[in-house]
Amino acid sequence: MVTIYDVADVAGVSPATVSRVLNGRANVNAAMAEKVRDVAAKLDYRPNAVARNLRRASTNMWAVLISDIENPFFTSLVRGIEDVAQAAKYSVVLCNTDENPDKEAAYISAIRAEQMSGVIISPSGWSDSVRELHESTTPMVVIDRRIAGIEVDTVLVDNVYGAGEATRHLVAQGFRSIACITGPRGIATADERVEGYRQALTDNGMEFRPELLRYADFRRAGGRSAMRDILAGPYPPDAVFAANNVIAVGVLECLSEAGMRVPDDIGMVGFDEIPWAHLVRPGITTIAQPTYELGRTAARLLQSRLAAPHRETSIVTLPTELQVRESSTRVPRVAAEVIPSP
Amino acid sequence: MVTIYDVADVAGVSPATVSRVLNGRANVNAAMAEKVRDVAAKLDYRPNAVARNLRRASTNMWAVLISDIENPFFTSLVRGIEDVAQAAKYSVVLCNTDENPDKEAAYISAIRAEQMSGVIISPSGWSDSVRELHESTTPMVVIDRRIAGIEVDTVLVDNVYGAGEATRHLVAQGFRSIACITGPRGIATADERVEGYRQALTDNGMEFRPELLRYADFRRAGGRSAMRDILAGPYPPDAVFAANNVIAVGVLECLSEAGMRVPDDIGMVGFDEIPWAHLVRPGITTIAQPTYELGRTAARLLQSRLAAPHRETSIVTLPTELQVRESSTRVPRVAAEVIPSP
DNA sequence: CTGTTAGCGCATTCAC
DNA sequence: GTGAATGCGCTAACAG
Repeated sequence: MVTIYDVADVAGVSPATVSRVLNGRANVNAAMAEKVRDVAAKLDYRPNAVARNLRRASTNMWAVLISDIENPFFTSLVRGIEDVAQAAKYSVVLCNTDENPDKEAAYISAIRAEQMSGVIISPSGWSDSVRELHESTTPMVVIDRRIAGIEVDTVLVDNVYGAGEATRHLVAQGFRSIACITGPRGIATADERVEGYRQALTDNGMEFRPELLRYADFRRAGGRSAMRDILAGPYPPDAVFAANNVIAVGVLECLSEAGMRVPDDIGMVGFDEIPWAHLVRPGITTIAQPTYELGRTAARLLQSRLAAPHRETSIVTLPTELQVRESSTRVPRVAAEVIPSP
Repeated sequence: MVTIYDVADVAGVSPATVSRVLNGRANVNAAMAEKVRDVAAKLDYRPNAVARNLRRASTNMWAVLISDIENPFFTSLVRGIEDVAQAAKYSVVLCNTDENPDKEAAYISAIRAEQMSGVIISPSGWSDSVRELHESTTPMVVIDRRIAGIEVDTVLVDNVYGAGEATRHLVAQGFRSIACITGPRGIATADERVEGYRQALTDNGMEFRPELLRYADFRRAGGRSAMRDILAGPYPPDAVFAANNVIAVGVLECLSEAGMRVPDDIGMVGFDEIPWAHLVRPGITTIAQPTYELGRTAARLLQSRLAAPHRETSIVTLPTELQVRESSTRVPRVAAEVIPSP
């Protein structure tokens, strides 16, 4: 391995000078700098980041902890993070926690041990390891999932509002028995979306029926069996709000198996965009999140935190957008025809 | 920061002993070991991986370089890698190269600088940085994309066979003017799939028409415009083979815009499974790859390479599987009815 | 079985 | 503006 000492020897300077040249620190005689760079190139010198990290007690890596690498929501978000990171000369390493607190803890431990300079995390919950990470000196930004009562930079969407919008839309379309399938109790996104659903129901003078609500996991199979469960229950729904894109897919699977047509037999709205939502007949109505922007915002928050470790924490909430497609539109077409607009 | 020296002081032993205890090396007096572990826990000692890495000149991280984090093919593959890595006590860091050689080079440079202990890569091409990585001491496994003429552990599927199978299936279904849209020239998967398509055509006595072949990129928009291009061309196709799942989506978008029905107006087969292929009407016929197994296999290859740096390189080819759905099935139903099976 | 010592490669003092 | 010296935290020789 070629070290700065080798370069220094060949270039006839001191290791310190090589270091200075290669890091653009301080002023170095131009000719000397040139020479050093030449020699470094000639010897194919490669800085040893591990040694640099040890000396500097920090790295130039950001860790991004996401709970499901197969969910397009997260992958799009990562793009946003990457673009900011790259511009700021950081490498992004991705860690897939799979919604598994043990995996999450293992990664957090590795991240701290490797002294990564910042973390963007979609936490599986307020676990010990997340708390310790927060209490450590590693700058951290929480994304997608609010952690109640903790002072930490956070980027969110307004889940309550978005879920309410979904529900109100279904009500406006004439659906009267609206089911809701959400994620695990305790995960903020899951709970908040239920809250929005509930509020919208009561605001519209409709009854909230616990029989029409299911806490699944954020997985396909979970959404599917929850839907089956509801269909087998005492109150047949005429519409369903799926609180996450993966759940929405599970719901669709179930409906397809049950031979139910959307939206004729049952209406549906999903939360989170689905990349192929527009390719399907019927197209799937969703509450779209600005995923790329969420990523960019989180990355910028991390960047500013690194620059000013003691600035106040900030919580950014980005807007969702209702994307109306066919899965939720059951307008009384006949009525529309007999009463033409002016 | 708590170091082994602090632990050693409090426990009344030498730093070396602390290191030995914490690493399970050599035999240490049981009582002493107990004491050391107690003190370490009490002081909340956290090993500094950077220092360890420097000393050991290696880390316990594997890097996985994929070209498109938004492609479900890669994300599923990553799962397979992770499961093996975790069992072997390695952390997996994911790097998204976005099919961009510069990003790829930057990540490779970081990986070498950080002395990661192994790399699994789906290379964007035979670039300098990939070559240098291969020539370096960092163990490396190539996945998904063959690098011709290079001795390197590789995990592939049989693209020629799979593409042939797709094409033969379309021929068997009565399609006679089969287009093909593939990825960039020079990317092995793109080229090999064209080769399989071509062979299958000529094997069936059908003419290969360059006008029905397009090299797009592995992106949605690319597939879409390539399809538009073909439709506008002199030979109207009655079927299309999309050499990648993302291209397949682009093709579907184009067909949807053009108001063409699948498979009545045009048949279609994709390469790579599409997570929602079965949810769509018509379901999309695909050449499915064993993505999870590809990941597992690559990870095991890396593991064995780490254990035996000088063993011969091995190239593993996994089988694809034709998943027949509706997008490609245009059987003459009437004929089937008048000639009932015995 | 345990402690002392040295050095991984680098960036940063502190002299000059 | 440059060089010599030091130590980041750890592990692996080596010595005892």
